[in-house]
Amino acid sequence: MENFIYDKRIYYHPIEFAMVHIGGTWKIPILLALRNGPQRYGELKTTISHITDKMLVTQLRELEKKKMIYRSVYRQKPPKVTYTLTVHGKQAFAAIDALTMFGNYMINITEVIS
Amino acid sequence: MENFIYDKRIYYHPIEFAMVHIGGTWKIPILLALRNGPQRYGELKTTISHITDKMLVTQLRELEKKKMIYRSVYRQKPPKVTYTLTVHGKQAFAAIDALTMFGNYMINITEVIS
DNA sequence: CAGTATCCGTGTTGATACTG
DNA sequence: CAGTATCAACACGGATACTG
Repeated sequence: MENFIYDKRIYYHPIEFAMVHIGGTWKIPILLALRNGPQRYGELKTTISHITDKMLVTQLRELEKKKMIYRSVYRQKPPKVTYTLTVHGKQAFAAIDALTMFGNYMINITEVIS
Repeated sequence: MENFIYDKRIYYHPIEFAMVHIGGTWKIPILLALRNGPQRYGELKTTISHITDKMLVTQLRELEKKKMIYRSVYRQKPPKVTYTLTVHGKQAFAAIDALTMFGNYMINITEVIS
């Protein structure tokens, strides 16, 4: 392996491919919000307090396209939509947890204002 | 904790802080290149074949500033400079390895051209 | 409630050329 | 050998307003 192409882009390391799925500012917060079970769109907005609609929708669509989450629509009034982790999405947590631990380590050895 | 300030920026999750240290296109490849011991500038350029001088220097300086690596200058002609992982840099590998495993998992379940 | 639609700033990366 | 310097492109994210 090592060097492959996906969706017209070249990747040099598996990590680059991992980052396509959980990288960016919002994907990990969204996955973490869904960790304890499905959430509605509005609940996600509350949980991730500082996200805008545009960013939330964009990232949800990307996560869905990459099969990290799935979207369930309940045809009722008012509408209800929930988002749930797939098995692939759950696979990300080992990496997410390791990143969290490393982040905490760096916070502890750094001058940080809380 | 949860929500803190560093260098005039606000962070909402430890992972954001982790990504400041190992995020971007080049920091992880550099750290991996140094995993088996110090490397000279030129060796790094060979190991990470597709990196430009500008990117290599920029990322090396940032990693140095964040105490992930250190720079040793040998005053001789022609000049020799080596880069070595610090203890903090080595701490990143748990997360890097977890990311690699997740990346490989996603590659395996995805249509990828090798 | 759960989104769309636009417009725009700005940071990150890249290409290329040059140097103590 | 180990870098600097400049200029440019482009993706990412943010602000704001609107809607089935």
